[in-house]
Amino acid sequence: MPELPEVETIRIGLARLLPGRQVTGVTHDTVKSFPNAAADVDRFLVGAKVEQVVRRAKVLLIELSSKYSLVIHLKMTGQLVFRGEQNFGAGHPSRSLIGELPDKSTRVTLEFSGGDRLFFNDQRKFGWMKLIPTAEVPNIDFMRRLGPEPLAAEFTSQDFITRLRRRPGSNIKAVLLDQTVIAGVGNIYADESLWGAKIHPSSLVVHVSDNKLATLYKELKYVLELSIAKGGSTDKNYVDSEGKKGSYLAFARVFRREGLACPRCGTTIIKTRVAGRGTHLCPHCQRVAT
DNA sequence: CACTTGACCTGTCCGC
DNA sequence: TGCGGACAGGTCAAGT
Repeated sequence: MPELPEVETIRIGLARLLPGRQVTGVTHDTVKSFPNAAADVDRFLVGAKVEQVVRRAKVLLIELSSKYSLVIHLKMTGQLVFRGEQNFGAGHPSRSLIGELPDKSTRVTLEFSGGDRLFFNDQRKFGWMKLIPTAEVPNIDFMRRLGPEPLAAEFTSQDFITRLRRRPGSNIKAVLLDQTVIAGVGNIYADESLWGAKIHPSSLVVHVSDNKLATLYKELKYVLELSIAKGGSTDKNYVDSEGKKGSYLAFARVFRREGLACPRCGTTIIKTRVAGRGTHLCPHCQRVAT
């Protein structure tokens, strides 16, 4: 569920809440949610202080004073929700859309000095959390294979075009979703940016002009930045570090808008299947390139 | 090799 | 109202 803007929204929240706090305890349910917990938790997590919270692609990194980092991937239904004085003061005990925590989808609970807690919830159990030496994080397979950050200042339109052109025979949506090509794009922002650039998601990259790809580069950055400004997209599960929904979907042009009018031409938006994923598009604005 | 499909889980929604 | 099947925003292994 969480793509780049959702993970970035969580990061912004946690970066306000966590640095300086000391971890005093950890509980976790399955080995799967926290595969290497047993080995290192006592030495490198409990007792450590949070230094900073960083995002790379859809991965969140909580860097600790022990020189280890918690590396967290939320996959489809993961949530990281903080409960403590700081976001529940002043007689407003629950602005959160989630109820009491922990609940039945809580996989890991981090406890901080003072009793504040961070909950890693994950209904579908696809997500994971690992404790890894900070210096080694960039070298783990998943991180090493990631493509560039689309919002990085040094990531140019030409870089974008060059990387997409390496996959001429794939449909363009599959390439946008490939994390080794560009990091952080998921289903929502793939559909939204392709609509913005008037490109049909099934178009093979080889059939899409450089001009269109340059437009796609701009549209992709636009939707990612807009979504971060709106606190991300909440369809079902996504909430930020305080348990609050994001509002990007109120601004979406095609995603989850099948049956409604295209905001550009009025044609009815359809939902179909491309690259094995539910795909939303305007059949008038977005024609398959040949 | 490049590319596509199924599996991983749980919950929900839709049609019969 | 009950039940089976399809589907859900991500990623990887296995398949063509």
